[in-house]
Amino acid sequence: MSKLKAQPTEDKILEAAKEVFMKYGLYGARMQDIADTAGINKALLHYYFRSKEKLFDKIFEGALVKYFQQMDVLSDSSLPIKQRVFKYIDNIIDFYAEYPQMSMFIIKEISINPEIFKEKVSVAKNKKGTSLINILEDGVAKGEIKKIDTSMFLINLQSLCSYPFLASPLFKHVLKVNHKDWNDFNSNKLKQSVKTFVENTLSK
Amino acid sequence: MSKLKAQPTEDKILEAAKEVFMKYGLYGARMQDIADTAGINKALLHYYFRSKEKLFDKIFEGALVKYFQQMDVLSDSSLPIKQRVFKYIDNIIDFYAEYPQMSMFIIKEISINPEIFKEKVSVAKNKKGTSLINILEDGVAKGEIKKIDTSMFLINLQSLCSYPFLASPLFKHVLKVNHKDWNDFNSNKLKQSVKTFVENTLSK
DNA sequence: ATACAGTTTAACCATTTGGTTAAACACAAA
DNA sequence: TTTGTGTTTAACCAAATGGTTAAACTGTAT
Repeated sequence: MSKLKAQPTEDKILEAAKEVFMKYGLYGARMQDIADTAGINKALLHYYFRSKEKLFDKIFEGALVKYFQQMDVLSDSSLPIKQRVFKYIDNIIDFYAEYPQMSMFIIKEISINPEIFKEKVSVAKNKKGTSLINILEDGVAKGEIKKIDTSMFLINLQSLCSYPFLASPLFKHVLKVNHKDWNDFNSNKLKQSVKTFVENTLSK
Repeated sequence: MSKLKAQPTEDKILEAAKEVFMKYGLYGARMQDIADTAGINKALLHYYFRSKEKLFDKIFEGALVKYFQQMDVLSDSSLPIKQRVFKYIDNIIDFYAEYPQMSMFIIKEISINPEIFKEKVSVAKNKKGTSLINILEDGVAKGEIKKIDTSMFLINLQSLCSYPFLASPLFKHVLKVNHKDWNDFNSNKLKQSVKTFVENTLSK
């Protein structure tokens, strides 16, 4: 039986900061809003993390790490290429289902301040150094998959997996207004359709 | 020969406001930043548009209108379904190439304040009332295209067309770091790959 | 020239915001 | 009980921010 401990202040802050920063970005977020969300005094934010920027850095770094972690599954060289891509799709869609705002948060902040990406990426990037592009070009060279534009394939794949989650506030309205209930949307259906795309694109 | 007139203040403001609001959102944007970008005195912002909110509304409404305008091409009932979708793809990708941040801007603001969507959508939505979903279900019913999940198809299509532009700050780095030059990216290649997807998905 | 309306500006104001501080609190060791 | 250390709080501060104002400027009609 696990001891039921109250959540440490530091964790409450990180959780709240993640929520608020993801929603409003670095400039738009308000320290008081973070404090309120965490249910603590504002001064505690500065007690645990010196400044707004420092706190933001913690959140952003964590987001980048989690983001790049999703690619680790690609390194499993025991599987054929297509299977690895399928696994990657399952992985990344589950990830986005849990953190739907992550992708937009990272993109927004990078577009506002491109420098921080270079700073943080060395910390965050997956250590194994196996990128989807590498894997695919390997597969093409070995004749395991169709000859494709690997960059465009990566863009298409990322698009299909990311956008449905980050645009869900929009789809929710557009689809509800028009027809079906957006709540019907489930990750498995998305996984299936993305895999069909991959199948069509990679198979010889 | 057209008279070369200096750009009216009001237009300079709208242009600058669009740029700043798109980048930082309603809360993150600073009036002084907008004034500086427009190269005018801050008080002029309030002279032409009463408040920050009012100015933001103008920008957001304009964005929504342009966004929904892209769908008008779908109404051209003289063409077969697939051709209309192809035209729509050309349309919307050209649109995103010109306004890469539009999609994210709308999504972000809607997710922060879902109410404004309902308020504005009636003004902005395309008058002809022809949605992609309608067209597709029509096509399925007539047997003109394969029997598909129309909602999922719409999501996939939007994903393929939108995400490459809104994630370009990320791709720029990831792809450059890894391999090819992101500057090689051009809309025509994207259009082609999206059309291939549509072909594979819709053709019987 | 003069009067007038629309436009632009610098100086200003009230509120909000990130950040600080000193005192209060909690709690374990002596 | 006392001492000491880490945590939390209310009150506060300086700077930034959205917004106002009254005066100055610009051009045009009289």
